[in-house]
Amino acid sequence: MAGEIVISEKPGDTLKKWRNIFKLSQKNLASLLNVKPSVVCDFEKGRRASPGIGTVRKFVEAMVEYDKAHGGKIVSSMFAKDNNSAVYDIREFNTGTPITNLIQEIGGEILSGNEDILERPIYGYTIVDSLKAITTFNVFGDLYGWSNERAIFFSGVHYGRSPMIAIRAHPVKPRVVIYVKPKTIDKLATKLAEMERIVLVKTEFDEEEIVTVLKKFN
Amino acid sequence: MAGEIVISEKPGDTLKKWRNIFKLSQKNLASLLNVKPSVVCDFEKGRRASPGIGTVRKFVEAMVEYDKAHGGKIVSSMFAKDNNSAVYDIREFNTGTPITNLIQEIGGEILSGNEDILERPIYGYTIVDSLKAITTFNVFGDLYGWSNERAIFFSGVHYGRSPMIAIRAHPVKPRVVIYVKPKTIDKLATKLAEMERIVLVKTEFDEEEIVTVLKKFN
DNA sequence: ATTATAATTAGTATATTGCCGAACTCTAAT
DNA sequence: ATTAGAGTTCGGCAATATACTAATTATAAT
Repeated sequence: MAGEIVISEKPGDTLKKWRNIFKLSQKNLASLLNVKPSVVCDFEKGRRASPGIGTVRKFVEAMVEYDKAHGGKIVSSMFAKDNNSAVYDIREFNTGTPITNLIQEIGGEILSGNEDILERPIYGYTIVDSLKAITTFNVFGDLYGWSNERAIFFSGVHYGRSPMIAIRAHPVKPRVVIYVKPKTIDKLATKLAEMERIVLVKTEFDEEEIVTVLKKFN
Repeated sequence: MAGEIVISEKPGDTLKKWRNIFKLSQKNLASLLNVKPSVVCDFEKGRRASPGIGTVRKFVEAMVEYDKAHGGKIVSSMFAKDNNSAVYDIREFNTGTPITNLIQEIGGEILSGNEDILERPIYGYTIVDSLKAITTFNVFGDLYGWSNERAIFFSGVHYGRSPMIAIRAHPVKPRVVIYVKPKTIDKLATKLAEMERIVLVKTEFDEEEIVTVLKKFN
């Protein structure tokens, strides 16, 4: 979202596009931003051709916040295919936890990943149902604001190609990818993991067990 | 890259990080940008807390261009496994060409896409070998700078899932996706296309033929 | 210890942003 | 035909970004 705005040669158009997606009038959005509607218009129409990144942030934040306050319909509408989210669990750690510790805790088997990366700390994890995630929305949570210092669990994995391909295409990458009870694992998946220098792990624990054992990390 | 800079609470640090990745000194970068080194420093050190998106773009462009001029080492270093590119052909049109015209020219069959989008103009196309693209490079060319007003041809498609998933994960999307001689087409692919409001097309022309017939567009 | 290169800091001119208010246009609905 | 809501345009003004020069500090390398 934020990135898209910067990149587009007409940031105003992109801004407008997003405002429409969030079903906000210029007036609405303006009031969220505590500015007058004409300001919003000026940006959308390109009178302010090169808004500061602070402004872009404000716009994006305002829309996402607004949506969140109204039940997060937009952000999660497509996210929640069948009314229940693709995200099974999501948590942040307060202190960095070395990757190895996490792997050990979930009885994980390393499929790809150098020794040296394994000691790096991560600061959270997300468990997503791969297919749901893909069919619903911007695969990785908050379109905007993503820490790559985290682990992503994919459940409902068949061959493990699609999740890695999504990661490959995504500009921001996680440190660790964990497949939950995968059927088999495609060679391409491990190859991609190597290329991205991502630690790829598989575990036979199910989502519930994972959440339980990871409780000890803070 | 651009997105990351906007999002980070210290854009200067991120800018610096990328400059280092591209192995440029402030002086070097400054000269690429036709400014004095102190300017670069001011941004990196945060004297300019909220640079305009134009500035961000310039920085990113300069670095990518520079890299490209030097063989694209950085941009492709981790990617280029098999020295030969996944991009079969890439071209820009000078005038916008309606999507329908292009589809007609390549004898394409529309799998997904509303009537109303079909008249929209596009300004170029890229033909990529899907598997190679994924295994060799950031699927969609320049990490940054991507026009969505273009068509992407994917050859070597099996079910058509992976390319659409990559597109889904990517922040910037093309208007048209064309599968070149696909084996079959997964339902998920059309579903994703619909969700992204992308025109999905298949053609039985091969790469060579496509390039030939598209010559007439300018 | 000395030189060279890289990076930072500060002072300053100019351009642009970011915001306002008020007038204006455009639909759509009464 | 009139009203209301949404969107646009624009002059103006303060705050800030963008750029320069010149001086200063760091870092590395002989």
